[in-house]
Amino acid sequence: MSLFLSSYENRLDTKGRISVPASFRASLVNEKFAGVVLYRSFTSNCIEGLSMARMEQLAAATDKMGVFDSELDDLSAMLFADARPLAFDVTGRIVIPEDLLKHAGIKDKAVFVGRGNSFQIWNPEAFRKAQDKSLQNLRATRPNLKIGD
Amino acid sequence: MSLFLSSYENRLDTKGRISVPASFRASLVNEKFAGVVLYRSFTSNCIEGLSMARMEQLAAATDKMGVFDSELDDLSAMLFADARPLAFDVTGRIVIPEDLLKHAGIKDKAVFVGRGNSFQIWNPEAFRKAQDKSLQNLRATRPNLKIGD
DNA sequence: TATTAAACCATAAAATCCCATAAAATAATT
DNA sequence: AATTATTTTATGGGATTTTATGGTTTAATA
Repeated sequence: MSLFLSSYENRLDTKGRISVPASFRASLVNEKFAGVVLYRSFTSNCIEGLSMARMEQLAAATDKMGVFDSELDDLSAMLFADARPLAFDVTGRIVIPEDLLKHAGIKDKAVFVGRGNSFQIWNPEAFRKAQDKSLQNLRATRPNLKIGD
Repeated sequence: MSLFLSSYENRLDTKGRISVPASFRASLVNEKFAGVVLYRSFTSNCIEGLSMARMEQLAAATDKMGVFDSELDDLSAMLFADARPLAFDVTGRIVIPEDLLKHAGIKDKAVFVGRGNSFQIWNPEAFRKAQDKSLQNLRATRPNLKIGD
């Protein structure tokens, strides 16, 4: 499976539909499930996205932990409960559920952000801010890393 | 067999019927038995659910572990004794037995919660509380898991 | 026969499909 | 390199289907 790269800003229509970038869809071709799996990020105010194949990997991993293990990983439990499988329509659009949009503060525009084996969906503003902050953090921890003069 | 993902809150009607979410039913299509198997969770106040095929997998797995493991024997004995196969009606509904409802504290509404290869049925309130707790546990054990800044 | 359970029918809301078009990207041509 | 043609992509709206839910009738059971 190929990587999710680059960022794309698309708009939601009145029905809440939004096009998944064509290049992202290309990464998902040949999958059994023609769509993506989304869930609320545990760490940021954004939406996480991955392929169903990756989700199945996770299920296989939790299976190994034992079916009767009462402490079945909290993380995977939350993930499965929260994960939304969303199929593409003919033109490659999905409808992002209301609560996910709310979590990410998305209204009428959203940015799809490539993350290699996964991707994220952000409110455009929030994404820019988060990017700036990451850069600042980088500068703070690595003084030799400077942009400009 | 495809995964049980996401959570759906449905209501019980006056006859105790409740719709199994369409997406869950889709995970069960092509099964010999058109329905689900339910039993009382050993660990929480909720109902565990799985497909008949999965039940058969479990039977095979416990077989392999040997009949002389008394602890496992008790566990599987309980499981199989307690398990209720419930067939869908034409519209995809089931009637959850009284004692299961009681165990989960379910009255007129219930949440179907995806768990990958299985699912759970919860009282909506109780589920939200359990989710919150799981998140807290996660945060406690993984301090780097934070939302916001 | 009274009671319970199963099959059947109906419907509003929500999700999905289908067709159309504009914008953008790519390829082809000069 | 510039222009034109062709394809792909993003977006919009109406029509259709699915789904959850309720009620009614028929069959089964005690």
